[in-house]
Amino acid sequence: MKNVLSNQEPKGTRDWLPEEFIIRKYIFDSWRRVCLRYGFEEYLTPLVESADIYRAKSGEDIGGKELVTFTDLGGRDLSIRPEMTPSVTRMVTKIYAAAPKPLKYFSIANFMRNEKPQRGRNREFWQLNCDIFGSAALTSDLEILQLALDIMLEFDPPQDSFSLAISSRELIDGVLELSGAKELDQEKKLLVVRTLDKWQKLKAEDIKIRLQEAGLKKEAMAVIETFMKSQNIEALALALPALKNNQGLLKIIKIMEDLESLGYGDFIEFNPTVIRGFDYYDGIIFEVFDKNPENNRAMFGGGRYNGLAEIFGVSNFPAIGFAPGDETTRLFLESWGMLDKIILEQPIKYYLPILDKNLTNETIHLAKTLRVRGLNVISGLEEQKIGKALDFANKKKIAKVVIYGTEEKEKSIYKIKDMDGGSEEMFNI
RNA sequence: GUGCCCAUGGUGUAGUGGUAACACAGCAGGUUGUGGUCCUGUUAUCGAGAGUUCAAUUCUCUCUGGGCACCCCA
Repeated sequence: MKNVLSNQEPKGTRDWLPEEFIIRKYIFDSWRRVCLRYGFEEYLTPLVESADIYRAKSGEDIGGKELVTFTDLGGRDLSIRPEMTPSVTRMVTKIYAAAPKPLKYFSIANFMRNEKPQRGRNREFWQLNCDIFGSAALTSDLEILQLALDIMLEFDPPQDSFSLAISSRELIDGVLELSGAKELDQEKKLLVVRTLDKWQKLKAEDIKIRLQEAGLKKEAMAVIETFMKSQNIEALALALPALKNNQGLLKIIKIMEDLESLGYGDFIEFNPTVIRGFDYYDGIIFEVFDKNPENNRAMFGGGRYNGLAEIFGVSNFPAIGFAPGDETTRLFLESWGMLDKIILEQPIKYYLPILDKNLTNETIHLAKTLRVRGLNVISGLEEQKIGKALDFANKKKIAKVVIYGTEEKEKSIYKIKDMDGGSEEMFNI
């Protein structure tokens, strides 16, 4: 035994054995059901794209060292997609001009990022991507938020298990302007935003130091602090009256009112600490949080990004979307004990063993007959004593066993045994 | 890129400076047509390499692999 190959999956990827696949399918099916209910249309793009479309705007890491790239036969740099947004934007630019607006699109696809795997994060992962293109109206922001909420509610989660936190880049820009950060160069401004992003993780002292390093003056920091500490949108409007006509602020107020009137009031909150790393967001931004102490984390987020299409040389168009991942969703379901019911939702299966070698042919034909009637029939492949057959069905959690042996053949019948109750029914062949 | 933890049959674990125990799963049988219980048998060069030692699975080092946190991302 030399040079044996490893049977382990490549780092950061995973096999999907049937048991795990059931969970994944349940998540995907739920996602798809809700999207279709909203009239979103499903699409898919290639697994690989020109590496440049990620290098352009996906950020230093995702578009850089985390990119999985190779060279094709023509010497072109290709990458396995690390996210969907550039791909779907590329696709939409081809049809945008002539397409009836708005476009409501979704996809469920896999991605790769060359990261260090850890809890809730793999190198290969799957995401649902939902986007609306071609409408800058606030109703599209509302619909996207509503869709995100309904996707969570489709899993029938317990009370108070998650929340959707809303903020706005327009509002944050207003705050930065108030604090004089607008005049900072791009790099310094980014540093300010990054610092805000860490608001809850860093100590107050460190935050002050960082903001100072970015070039903010003392009185400016007071504005930022007031903003970051505001408990709700009304309090913010009172504390910083200069913002009262800020478009971001007004939009958040309107959207939250609308969501409340639609019955989502319990799940939503204004949260100034929601920033999100991407530069291309320029309107509403939001994050969905798992509130379980065991798994207290941002599950996914999204927002409005109206400025991405220009990398393909066309004029920009309005866009807003979000993307939940398979692993974060699974952790959410797991943390609230919601995985058990998935097993129960499986369709009924029948096991049809070959009880006598001489009946092999007849058994195969019986399986065909039952399948034609729409039953899910698992065929035995080798002669099996009845005891073994029942044992097998037990261990595989197969609900029904079809019994067809010499006795049954003589009477031209077969029996279906229910493995839970043990009851048997007879049927004529 | 930084830090911490871990590595024993298929899986989950125990254990010891003198080559390993238990549970579960698998297969075969006890049981030539009615299961989930029970019983028996069977399944490991203790991640790799080097060092210390009469002797290393056990101690030390290196490597490899895995996990977690940070960074980043969501």
